[in-house]
Amino acid sequence: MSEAPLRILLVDDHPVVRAGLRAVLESAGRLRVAAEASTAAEALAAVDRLAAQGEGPDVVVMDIELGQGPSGIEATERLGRTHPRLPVLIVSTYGAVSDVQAAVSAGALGYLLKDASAQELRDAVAQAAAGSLILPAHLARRVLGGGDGAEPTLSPREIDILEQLALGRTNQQIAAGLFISQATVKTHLNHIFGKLGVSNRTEAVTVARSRHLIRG
Amino acid sequence: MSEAPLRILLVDDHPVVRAGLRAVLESAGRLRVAAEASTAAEALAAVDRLAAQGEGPDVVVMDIELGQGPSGIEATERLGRTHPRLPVLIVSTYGAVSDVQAAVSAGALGYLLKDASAQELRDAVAQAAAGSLILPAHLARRVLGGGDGAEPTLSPREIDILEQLALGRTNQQIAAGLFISQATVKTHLNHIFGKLGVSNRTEAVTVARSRHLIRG
DNA sequence: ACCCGGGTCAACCCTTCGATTGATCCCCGC
DNA sequence: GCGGGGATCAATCGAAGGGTTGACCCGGGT
Repeated sequence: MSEAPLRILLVDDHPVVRAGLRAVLESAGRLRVAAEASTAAEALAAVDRLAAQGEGPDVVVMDIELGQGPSGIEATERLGRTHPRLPVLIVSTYGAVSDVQAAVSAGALGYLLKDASAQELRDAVAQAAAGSLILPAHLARRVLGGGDGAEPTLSPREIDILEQLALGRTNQQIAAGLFISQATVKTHLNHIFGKLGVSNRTEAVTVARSRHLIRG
Repeated sequence: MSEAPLRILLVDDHPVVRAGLRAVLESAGRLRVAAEASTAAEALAAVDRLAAQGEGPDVVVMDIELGQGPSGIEATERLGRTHPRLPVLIVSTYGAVSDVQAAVSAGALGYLLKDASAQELRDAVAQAAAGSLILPAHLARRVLGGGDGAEPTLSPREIDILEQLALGRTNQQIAAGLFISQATVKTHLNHIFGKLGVSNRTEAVTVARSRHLIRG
């Protein structure tokens, strides 16, 4: 391996998190944070600026959430158009399957949770720099649906029901709100219970929320 | 001038964020992170441990979100019971009015957003150590301005019930789990519904979660 | 042509929930 | 020592939830 440290562009809207990422990444010496950005626009500008100096970053470490503006996913997509070979590592608080899929299809070379250890983070950056796709085992299993990982697939209609459920609506209210009968609501509910492996509406909401099937 | 540095207990479930907070807080010299914790239980234990060594923390900096276990709000409440005068500073990604109110009624001495600058963060800790309530102006205006104010206070027992509720337990199961009768569970439930302004258990869980009264 | 899955609906029956009222006990603060 | 709030329990009753079975329509794929 080369001795020159890898140049990293850090993108996160929280100064505190940037400081943390910088501390963790630089603590081993092989990595160097060449620049920081707090928005998607800043990130794009920083990459161009560094590249113009002949010091284009080797890896971009990007928070999936960038506050008000474009998300990390969007930023990744745009980066991919101008710098197709620049590896982007997405870091996120949540491991929702949909988020991981969105990240990967936006061109990210990896997806890490913020509760990853310092070592995992550094390794992931090194791997991304080498062009490998990085997905922690637990995420990979869920995303790829391997074996008994068996992520249940809820139909769009079932999601509708679930969202109403989370608001504490009764079957009657849900039926009225969606212009269907209570009988239909009950049927959907039973399907949902079966898919989520629960036995009542309250638990269904909790499970659905924990899997980010509904917002909240 | 060279007083002993303030001892800080850092509570956050993300190693990266802890590293960031530590870096920011210690960068000015007057503050020292005496211990870190990643869960509510660890936080309580850490405070007791430090106190037993005669080095009880001067300020606790606590993330409002602590992953799967009890939230920072809950941890703050519990800390308040055993260490009433220990200042707790809540840090959060979001500035929802309900979150701020929940934090303050849980006994927190301050509420900061994670996008605060390093200087703001350090100042806030110093102020909290001095016993002052810390609320950034923009948050303070929103909280004090628009208010129904009246945050309901749930009793510890009611929180117990609520947590069982969130797991989808039936009244019977809750009763068995807490060694009380269903009648008592129902009574608590009715009190909870009244305080939260809801009319069923599912909605109660949703509202409780949104106010960080329970984990999630 | 056939089947299958999603969405719709109905009838039946049993369980659970939620509201209400009223009661006892204990602890804490005034 | 009195009041109040928290925690405990009981009995009752109507409303809602949940399990089961069976049915129809539609669109897409074999």
